[in-house]
Amino acid sequence: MLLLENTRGLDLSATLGCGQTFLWKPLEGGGWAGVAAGRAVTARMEGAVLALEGAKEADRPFWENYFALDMDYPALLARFCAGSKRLAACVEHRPGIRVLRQPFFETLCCFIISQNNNIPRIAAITGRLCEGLGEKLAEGAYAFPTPQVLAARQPEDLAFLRAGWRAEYLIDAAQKVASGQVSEAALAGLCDADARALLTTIKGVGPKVADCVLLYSLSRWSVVPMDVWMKRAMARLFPRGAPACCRPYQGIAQQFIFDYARASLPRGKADKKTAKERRGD
DNA sequence: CTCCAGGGGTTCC
DNA sequence: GGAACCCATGGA
Repeated sequence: MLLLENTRGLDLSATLGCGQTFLWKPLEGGGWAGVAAGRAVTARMEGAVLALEGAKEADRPFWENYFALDMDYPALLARFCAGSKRLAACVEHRPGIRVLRQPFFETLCCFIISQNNNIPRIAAITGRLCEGLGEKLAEGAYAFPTPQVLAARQPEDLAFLRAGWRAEYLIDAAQKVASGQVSEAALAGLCDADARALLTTIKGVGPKVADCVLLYSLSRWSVVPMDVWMKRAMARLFPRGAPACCRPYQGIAQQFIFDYARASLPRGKADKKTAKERRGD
């Protein structure tokens, strides 16, 4: 049992259930079972402490990074709120949502699978992917397959996924990652536009999937319009419609992102797309 | 039976 | 460049 105490207001269920990850399952009686980078754990909050059952002490830095516990979210959210009263109401409603730092390849594949798809089926497909090609970690717990394993498959080998046309996209992603053509390290050294361009060389990765990977894996806040994650997070948390205080998110998000991008990129001019999206749509 | 769900590729103009 | 259409699944 690994105890992470400095959680800074983390809302575990909102964070794991908002749709930024598809590799955690809620357990009856509370808690979540999940896998990341070959580590299978059960997570639950014990008061303000994040308890990870099955995690090794040596993996403390890994999980602290995964849950972004080093981020000063209260300060970040305060900055969000300073930009908009309406946004502040939304942040107040779910202040504990955190953007995870998920392993790169897993995140890439999950969001390829997510295209034109719905969350329950995304989770079902990723579950079959892990169980079918991933290393068995414990009873009922399987690691995400490695790029090498996935890269060696043919589309027809992945029929068991029932992922449709996405199977060939997964293989292309695996091959490009396995060959080093696309890597987290390379992305980290690129500006937002170039990182997007590199990711979209993968078949089945367009601007949306690329943005999701850059945010949910690499925590590249600057590259993603806020609504990409918050709008969906809200939709996930409130399937029948967000409370009134949350609705402005959809309208204000783009404005906010533009402001945030400008504030957080001193030398950098928010890119054209962000500005354009803010105006249009 | 039809619609569509957290896109993107291809093929037109 | 943008619009139309296709892609496989499975749930509503």
